[in-house]
Amino acid sequence: MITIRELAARHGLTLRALRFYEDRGLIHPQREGRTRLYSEVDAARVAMSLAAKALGFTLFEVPVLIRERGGMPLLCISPADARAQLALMRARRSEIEAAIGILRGLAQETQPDVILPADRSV
Amino acid sequence: MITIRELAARHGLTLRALRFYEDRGLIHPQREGRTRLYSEVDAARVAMSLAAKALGFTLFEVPVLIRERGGMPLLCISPADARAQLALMRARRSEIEAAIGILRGLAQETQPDVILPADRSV
DNA sequence: TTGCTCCTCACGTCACGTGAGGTGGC
DNA sequence: TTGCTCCTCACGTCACGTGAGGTGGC
Repeated sequence: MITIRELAARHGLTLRALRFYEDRGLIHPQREGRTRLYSEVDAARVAMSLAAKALGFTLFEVPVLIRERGGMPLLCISPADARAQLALMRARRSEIEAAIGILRGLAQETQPDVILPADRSV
Repeated sequence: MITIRELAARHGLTLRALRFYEDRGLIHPQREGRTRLYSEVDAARVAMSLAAKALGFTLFEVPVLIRERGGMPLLCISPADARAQLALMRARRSEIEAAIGILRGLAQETQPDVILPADRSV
């Protein structure tokens, strides 16, 4: 059993973030009085949640992706889910790449101010 | 002068979005009674806002980027601003590319469920 | 009167940040 | 008593979505 501060430090999170994950139903720490105590199962669920978040899933989607096997939580993503998520992330990437292309041009301008009128709008 | 519905349709926005932009101080439509009426200057400011948004700027940042020249609003981005924004967008892109790399692997798996344990976590 | 468009609150979403004010144990 | 850590509200952020209920002119 570890404290909220230890678990937060382990993942580079704030205490507020861990309490928010609890509100979301991602973790269910024990209580000693009012103080939260986290098990290694809780810690693993946090790790799974952050892994899913890094793949672009919302915290709302995380609970259905986490399954218990042998008492420990595991992140289960079907190939179909992966493909759907991949399409979403590729769409986001292409938006960002369009922006990067324009910004690269603007960054190379020599004028102090670069003007982007309506007919050159994105 | 055009109505809120016409301006929204022109940019593929909702009425709510245009009212929100007004709250943000991006546009200042005239009123005919309570009904909003938008000038071409308002329309251009909306276009500039959307262009800045597409470059990854927040709506909060937009007002300082818009300047009036000859009565018409123009988006002014200095090379220094462009470089700073470029760094931000490249950072976002690399996060997304890491996710895409992992998702591509998961999408190719043949098992029904792919398990991502803690030691392989992102 | 019905139907349409416009309006103003005002709460909900997402993932937390940020005080405000209180509690327990050293 | 001071100082620390933990706690529970509860409002703020960002860019709107989404009703709820009211208004004006055909």
